[in-house]
Amino acid sequence: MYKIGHIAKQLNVSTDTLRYYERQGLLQASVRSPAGYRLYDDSALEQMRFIVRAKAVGFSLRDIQELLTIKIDKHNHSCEEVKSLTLQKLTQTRQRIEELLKFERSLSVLAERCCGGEESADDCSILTALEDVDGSA
Amino acid sequence: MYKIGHIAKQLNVSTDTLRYYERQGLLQASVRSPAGYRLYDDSALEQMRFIVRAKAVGFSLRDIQELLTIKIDKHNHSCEEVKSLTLQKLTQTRQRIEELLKFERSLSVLAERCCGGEESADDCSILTALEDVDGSA
DNA sequence: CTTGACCTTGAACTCAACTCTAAGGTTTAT
DNA sequence: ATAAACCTTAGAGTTGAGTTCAAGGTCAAG
Repeated sequence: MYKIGHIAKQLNVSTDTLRYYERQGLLQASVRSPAGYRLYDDSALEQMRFIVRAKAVGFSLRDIQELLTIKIDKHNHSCEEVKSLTLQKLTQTRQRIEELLKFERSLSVLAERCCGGEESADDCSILTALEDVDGSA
Repeated sequence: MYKIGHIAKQLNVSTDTLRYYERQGLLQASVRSPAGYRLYDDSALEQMRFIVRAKAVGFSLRDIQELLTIKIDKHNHSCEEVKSLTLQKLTQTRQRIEELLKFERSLSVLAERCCGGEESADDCSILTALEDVDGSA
């Protein structure tokens, strides 16, 4: 049985994060010591690893809650549910990427056109582009 | 002179947003009517357009504050400052895109490998991948 | 027996960019 | 004259994922 600090070090998260996940219903300590310390067993450690990995591929804590619900009772859930969550997250991620790519393109056009010199910003092409109705950037 | 609702409709933002921007120091109403209504002139409208355009290329409100500080006193600021802000935002944007692309790749691998069928999730490849230490996704 | 490293709690705070609420005053149209 | 459509304020709430704080209890080493 491991204390919270041990788990935290193993998985490179803070003890605060572990307590926060507990409040969010993601990971309960297996038992408490007589003094009230959280004690985690190997299966709790494994569950925390699952959470960390799910976060690493972009799932939110809310998504992870759903994944855990399924994982804990796999037999009564379908593969389809899991795939659906994954595809939904994939779609969201792609949408966000698209948005950021638009930002990226605009910003790089703005940056390219700007001399970036020490002279005053009176004729700065970036400011001009943001002022003009003709937003050709 | 325009009332807040007029500006809001013109620029497709809420009146709450305009009041919020005022609190943030981004856009002051030009004057107040006898009844205390905010009244904006064309230059305020132009400034709000600037803010909206800057947001549309990915600048945060904080960034925009800096841009406005420069814009309002161009003569005492250099082109370099503006370009620096832009490049910094570009770098941030690219980093975030990289991160999301990693998510995207992981998620699409997970989704591809999963049958997504109606059968139970007992052997779901997505769950298995997130459980296994061998995170080959 | 005390020092330092650990652990406990609840509650408040952070960031960003709004959004909403309550309780009221003003303007415009009919 | 009255209803609809505006406008005002201060302040609280939202989302997500934590972090920080205060005040205290516990455990191992020297």
